[in-house]
Amino acid sequence: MSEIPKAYEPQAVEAKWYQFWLEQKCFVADPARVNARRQAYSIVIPPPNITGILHMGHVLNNTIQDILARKARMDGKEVLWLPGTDHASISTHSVLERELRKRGVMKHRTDLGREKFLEHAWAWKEKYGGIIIQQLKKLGCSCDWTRERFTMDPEYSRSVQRVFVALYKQGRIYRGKRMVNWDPAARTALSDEEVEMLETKGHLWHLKYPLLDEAGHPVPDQFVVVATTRPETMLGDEAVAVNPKDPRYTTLVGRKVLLPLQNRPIPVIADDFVDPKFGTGCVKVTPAHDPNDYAMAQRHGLPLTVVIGPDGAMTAAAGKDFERLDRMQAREAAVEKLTAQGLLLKVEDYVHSVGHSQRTRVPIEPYLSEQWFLKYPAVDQARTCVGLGAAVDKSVPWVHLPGAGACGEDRKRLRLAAMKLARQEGWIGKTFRNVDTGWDVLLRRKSLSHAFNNRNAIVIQAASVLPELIRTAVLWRSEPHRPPHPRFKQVHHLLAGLNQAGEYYAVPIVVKELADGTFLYDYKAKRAAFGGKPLVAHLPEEKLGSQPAPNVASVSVRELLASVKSDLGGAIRFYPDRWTKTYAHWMANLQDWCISRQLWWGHRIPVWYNELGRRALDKTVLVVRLSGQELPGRTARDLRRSAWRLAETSGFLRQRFENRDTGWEIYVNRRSLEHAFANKGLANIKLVPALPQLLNHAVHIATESHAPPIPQVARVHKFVAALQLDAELYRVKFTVKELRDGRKFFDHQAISVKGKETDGKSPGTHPLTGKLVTRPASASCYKVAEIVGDVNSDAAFIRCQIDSPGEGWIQDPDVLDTWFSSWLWPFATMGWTGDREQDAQHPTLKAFYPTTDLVTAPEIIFFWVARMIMAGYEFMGDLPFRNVYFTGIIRDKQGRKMSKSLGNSPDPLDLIAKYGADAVRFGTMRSAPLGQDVLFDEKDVELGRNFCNKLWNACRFRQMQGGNVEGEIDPRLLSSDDRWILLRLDQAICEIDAAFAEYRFNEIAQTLHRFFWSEYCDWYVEASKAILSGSSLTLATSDLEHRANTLAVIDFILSHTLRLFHPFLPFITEELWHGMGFHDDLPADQGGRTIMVAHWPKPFDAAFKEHYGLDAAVEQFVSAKYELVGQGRNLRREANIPAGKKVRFVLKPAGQLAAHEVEVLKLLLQAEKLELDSSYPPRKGTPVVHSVLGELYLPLEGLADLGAERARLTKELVKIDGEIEKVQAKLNHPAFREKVPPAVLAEHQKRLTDWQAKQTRVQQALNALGEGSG
RNA sequence: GCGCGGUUAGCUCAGUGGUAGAGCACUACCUUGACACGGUAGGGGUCAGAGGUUCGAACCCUCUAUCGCGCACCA
Repeated sequence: MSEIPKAYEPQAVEAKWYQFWLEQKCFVADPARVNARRQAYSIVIPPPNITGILHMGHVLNNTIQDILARKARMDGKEVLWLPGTDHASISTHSVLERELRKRGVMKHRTDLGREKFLEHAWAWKEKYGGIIIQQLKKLGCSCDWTRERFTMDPEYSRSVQRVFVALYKQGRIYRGKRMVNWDPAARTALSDEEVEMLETKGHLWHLKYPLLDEAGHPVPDQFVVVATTRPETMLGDEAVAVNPKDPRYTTLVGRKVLLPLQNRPIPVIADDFVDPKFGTGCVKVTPAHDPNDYAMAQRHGLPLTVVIGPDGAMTAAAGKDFERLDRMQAREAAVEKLTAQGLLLKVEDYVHSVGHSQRTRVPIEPYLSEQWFLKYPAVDQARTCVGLGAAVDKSVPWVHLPGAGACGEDRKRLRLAAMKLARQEGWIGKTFRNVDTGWDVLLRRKSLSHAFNNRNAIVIQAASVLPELIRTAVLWRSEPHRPPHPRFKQVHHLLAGLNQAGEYYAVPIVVKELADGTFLYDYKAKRAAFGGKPLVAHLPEEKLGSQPAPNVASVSVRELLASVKSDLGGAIRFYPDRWTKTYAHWMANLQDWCISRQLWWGHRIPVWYNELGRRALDKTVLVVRLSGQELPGRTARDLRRSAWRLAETSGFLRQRFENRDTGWEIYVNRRSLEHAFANKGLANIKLVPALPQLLNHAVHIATESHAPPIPQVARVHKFVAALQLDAELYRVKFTVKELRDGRKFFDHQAISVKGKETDGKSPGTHPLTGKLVTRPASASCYKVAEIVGDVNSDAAFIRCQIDSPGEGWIQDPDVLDTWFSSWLWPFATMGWTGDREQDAQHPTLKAFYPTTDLVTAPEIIFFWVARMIMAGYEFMGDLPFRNVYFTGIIRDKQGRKMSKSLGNSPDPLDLIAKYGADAVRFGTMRSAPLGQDVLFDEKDVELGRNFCNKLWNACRFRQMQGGNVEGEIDPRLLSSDDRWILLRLDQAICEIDAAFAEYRFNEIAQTLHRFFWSEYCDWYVEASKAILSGSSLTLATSDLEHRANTLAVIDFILSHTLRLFHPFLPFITEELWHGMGFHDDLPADQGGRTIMVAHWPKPFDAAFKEHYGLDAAVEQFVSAKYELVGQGRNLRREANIPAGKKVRFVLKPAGQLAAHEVEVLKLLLQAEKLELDSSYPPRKGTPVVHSVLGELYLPLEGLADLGAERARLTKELVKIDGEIEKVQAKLNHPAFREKVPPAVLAEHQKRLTDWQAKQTRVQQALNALGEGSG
């Protein structure tokens, strides 16, 4: 098969196999194939932006995902790797708007209007949005492309909106006027997470504000000096603040200063916020343009003057001189004018952090605007499910255990003794309240006996302090309990510390929460130690004392956990786990999430406003005053009856009243009255006398189409009126039902009026008392807006629902933060409907949710990971993934972040074209250790290419040998080299499995590299040439048998190697798998069709090793052989023998040596001849090396160079002496022999003997050379 | 200010108590029938510094230096 090219050419191979995999539907996940024996494995791609193109970060991230997915398939799992893209509101806006401006289509998006703009956006998305997906295919990603999703797919969008509506209904979403982070370039609000603080060199301007006297005239030469970094904001100043405790300024408080440029008097106020030590201790207060100033303004009732508009330009309020200036120009202008007026005291250089928009890079403007906010759901679950939870910073007291001795070694007897103790003390069946959680934890016989099944006598000793342990244990994690124990709702992990005579134990207590609310416990004690050493060594003296006092010492949970962490994993684990801290920190300091963006591309907020209602808000309603007339009756029923009577006698019933606002005639009938009175609130009854008037004066605020099931009703109209009873003001809401015949019946409800939300946080209850006079004139009027109060709660004006409520309703113009769609990614991509029962039956969700792994960057722990966890718990009732792997950041050789602007990011597609996808994958993975940033170097890819080439040629070599493919291996014919390489393979498989379990991909890559290159190619293949093509090869049957057997071993190794390599190098392994014919005899679904689903190699079991004679002796022998070869080659080099020259070696063997071994040695030594001679008399000065297998001489022709040989031996001797000295020093240490583990001691002794033997031999050789120069 | 990570060969980095490692680069030799995208041999390290724990420390603890990252504050 010599047609195989000499070097691997990836391009054609990659295209061919990717096409093949797609055609054969190898990436398609089928939930129907998932069952008890075939587990599901799932992973959702972190959806790349549609604006993005593939960069090295994607390569790293997606290669890892592909490796995980391919490995899982080979493990026999049903794999779903779900791909897709993210619509990326702000990015898309910025890219698209730039392009449209460049093309001259528009100046600002408002020129186009929303609809036109979105047309452009969709067109752009269709054209460019799929680029990155195509690029991932080039990388070999095995995503199920049939399930590709986009966050703005109709189905996905509906999920986003469904979630919004659900959270809105829970009261978690609210609208509020707040100081938000405003991006003046994109003209939108941003969440706190999207703001990047950048150190900025600026100035601190000290401004002089003239002090005014009582009459409002400036006092000559008296100023208040304030310092600011943003002089342009002074135009919106409303006060100067000082600290109330600052003695310098107490006399100033309450006086006024003149705001320069605006020539407006503003007050001096006192507020604790002011730090007297900073600057002059006086602060200018700009309520509309600084979050802290805004808070102060709220406290002091200051007005808000907006001087900077949403586009970053000054408003009219800034004054004629500044209006329309950009904020930076305004700064210069203000400074200039102040300087001219002599009001600028000084300017200092000042370095401070300024918030910048992550997307547009412009400085953030604090801006007062109305936005939507979300109070995060499922926070508690999200907080406790990851890693160690928040409890790690707590401390637990040491519970002191008196030296209650163990009752012998027998575990059963110990258990009985402990049970007896527990019974005697009356603990069994008793509950103990945990101080940390307040729970009552129940002590049961069964849990006690379970605990004692664990090894460790301390558990039994701890029985005597059980109640205390349970009481003082700290909760550090809760996780949902899974089947098969449906009785258990939740599992909690608690941790306590135990001290017995200076020994410290961590006691993890597992508490199971039952559905009925009881808590049962189980526990196990483990010696608390660090790095194998007792904790006692690490605790400060005062915590211990020689006889520790009970319960005084305490230790942090973190310290205790260090010793038990490995036992107890969180429901979600982070790799590397240090990110759990970052996560916990953020979860502990959650701020409500600003989810609205003033953009068009994205999910429009599913909130509808009633246009008529909004217009009606500006109308005024007459307050109808109700005399204090009481209706007779005490119970609601009595009252209702008398109300009807009154209505009847007053002639209201069946009467029509003309409404002044609409001109309609509204009927009062008995029925509607009855319904109204069924509402709680005496006001309903009391207002009956005022009813005609209310109906006349009510203002129409909303019309909506009526939904079935009352076919006679065509529409529903909402009216509002105001009613005053004594000093209480009521809002009266009328629902007017318009029948199809045109008649209108009413229904009504009165609610006492509360104020609007004022503090921006919780809608408070602020009765409008100030506005009501004690005896108001009956003609007093209020704006509808005022009496309607909190709009959020009033369904008359605002609706939260996915589809339009009907004509007259207009949708909120804002879109949602892109992350508000991304946080649903793990389930919204799988067909989520929001209906629990339906979702539970959905095949995809059922089989693949929760997902197994998530691979992402640590920068988006807050943006994405944490939010996905909360959404998962909230909407699926379960976590979204079990493991999160955080990649490092890819940097360039200089350590700089790769970025477009620096131009230091190589285009991965160029690399793939140049080196092949496998090379890019392997090179990247080899240089990307867990949790560290990656300094990318093209050399890494070159290494990958070289490696592929090596693999290619090794297989090529095998093919050139011919023979049967994958013949039977006969253990009787195995050479020592065969056995050795099988052992090395086993070792490699074990190492790789262990590394996979910990997501240490660079270690896997290194192991693969070492095994294949350094062990298989460098040693085994070379050695096997003795049989395959050695000079002694004859056509004798035995030789041919050996040859076939060697080929069988090679095939065995290669077929395993290809499978081990497949997740990293999918293309070349598939090509070789077929090229070598390894697929031939396999069933289609086990590697017959594709290596993708070939079985993942397993470590050899004992029977296999015994059958093939794989033991430590072989390993030692072959190691010694190769060491001898190394030494022999070194002799050649020292003697300056050219590499290509064949020489004669003589071996004085130490024992029996098979002819085959001699042949191998000869080959590896590049020897013309290797003579075996046990009585070889070397000429004086003949270079020699000594090994376990014997002495190897390199007889030289002509005069031996005695000096060179002496120098060589002396050098070796020095090295040996050094080693001996080191080992001996250790062994001579008196404590060493006593304390060291026996295995280590033996190992050291052997090392010493070996070196000493070597020393003797080298010394002898040196002596044989004689003294002096020769 | 708080927290996290790093400091190991010329470069990039592995290594988590028991003989200091890899790749690249370097030096010398070798185009040998798998592979020059290769082979063989070699040089090169007080594991940032100091102290401590230990029989034993690159590894655990404390401190220092230094670089990087994140959070908070910033008038």
